[in-house]
Amino acid sequence: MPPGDTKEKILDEAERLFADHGFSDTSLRDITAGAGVNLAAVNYHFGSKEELIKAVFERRVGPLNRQRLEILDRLETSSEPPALAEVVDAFIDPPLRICCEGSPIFMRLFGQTYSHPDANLTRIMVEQFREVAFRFGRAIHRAVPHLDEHDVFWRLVFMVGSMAHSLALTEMVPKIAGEQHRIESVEEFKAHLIPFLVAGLSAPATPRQASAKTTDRGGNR
Amino acid sequence: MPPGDTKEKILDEAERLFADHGFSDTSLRDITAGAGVNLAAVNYHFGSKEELIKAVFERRVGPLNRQRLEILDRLETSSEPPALAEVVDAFIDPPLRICCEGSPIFMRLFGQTYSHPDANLTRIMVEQFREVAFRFGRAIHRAVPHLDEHDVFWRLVFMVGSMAHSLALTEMVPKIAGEQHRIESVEEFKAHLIPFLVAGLSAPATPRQASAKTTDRGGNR
DNA sequence: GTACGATTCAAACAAACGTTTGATGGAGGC
DNA sequence: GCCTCCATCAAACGTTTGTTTGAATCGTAC
Repeated sequence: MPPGDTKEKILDEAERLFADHGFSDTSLRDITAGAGVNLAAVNYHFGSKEELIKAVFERRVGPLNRQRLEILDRLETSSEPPALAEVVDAFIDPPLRICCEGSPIFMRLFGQTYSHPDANLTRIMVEQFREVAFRFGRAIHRAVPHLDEHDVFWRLVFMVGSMAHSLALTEMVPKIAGEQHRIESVEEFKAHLIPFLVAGLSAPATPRQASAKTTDRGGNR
Repeated sequence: MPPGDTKEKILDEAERLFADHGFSDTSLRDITAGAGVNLAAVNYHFGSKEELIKAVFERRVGPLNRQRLEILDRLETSSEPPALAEVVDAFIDPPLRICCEGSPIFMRLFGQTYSHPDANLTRIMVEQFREVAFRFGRAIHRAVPHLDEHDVFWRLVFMVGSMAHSLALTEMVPKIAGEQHRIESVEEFKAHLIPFLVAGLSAPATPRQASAKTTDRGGNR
């Protein structure tokens, strides 16, 4: 057996099972049995289950964000400022390709990470995304200068949400909505998502008075 | 102790802990200890942990979707067809009020449900949302008639994603992005979200050649 | 061939889990 | 009084969990 092979097999199987069943509902026995390795191999190679979770996470999110930033770099050196659609594409293309062409369960793994209580994992996640959020926030702001920073921040959140949610659902769609809504390729996905995001991001700015605090004209309660 | 009190206390504490730690990382001992009731009370009142999860879920999602449909009913009897912004508001206002005024962790509970492997819970969730998805899909289609059904479906998914994701994050935002982006009221939230969604939903239709990949379902209309 | 560090293995560990049990307490009908 | 139904309780059940252990095995340099 080649060296390093056991670690990779564990990571692969763990990623699959974590995405399908969640971190806590996946036992090390499930993982090691599926990977065809010994139970103790996880603690030998990774130290603990929590460290394995981090390793599974970092193996994907690091290259993903690096790729996003590379594309954005190229964009910003060739045209200044880049068009909004290009910035959006730079943001959503890398994860879309991972999901549609590589591991379709990748985004469900993210969903698990969000709801995971471990503070360490949350911290890692925030750190991993800090630069991406900053760089893309600035790029979007330049492409849509009529917004203020507050607007840009929240629209970035909205964009992440619609992308992550729809990616996490793509696998389930045929089951819950029928075959006619299945999406087959990255290009088809982008053809739907990009017009939505570009239009949403470049919508008129938030009305000023609503930005102010405690506007309680809801009349509820 | 008033009758029915124990059940409510269990549901309240379970909702809180489920949202914070996930279903599997919350033990019945945590729940019953936090609620101040006996461990066996859960199995006595609900039958099993899985049934408790369903009960926690259904207590919220039933009234929520009923409220959405009531608002949409009123809209469709007063003006035909309702404006897009009104339809969007009818969809996002009920969950926003629950999150901002009632239990802020409500949306994280949804996130947990998505990633839960149990097929029964998924089925319940799909059934609970079927009518809402159908009715709101039709209302949006009438307000934005230049889209086809395929477009409407996916934009509905995008809308749900941006709403759910941003709501699930609102609590964390001050920690990861600083106080300046905190949102205080439902109206402030809507002032950001509605313009984004209305613009995104009414964006130009998906280009034909990208949409008609494998299924050519009558591209003209 | 021998020695040695790195890896794999079967076995066992204590802890935590969901669930079940049988006893206990109290309220209402007869 | 007595009985019944419903709810609560402490205790225990059998599993499953992550982790540890110590021996066995592999690859490689001497």
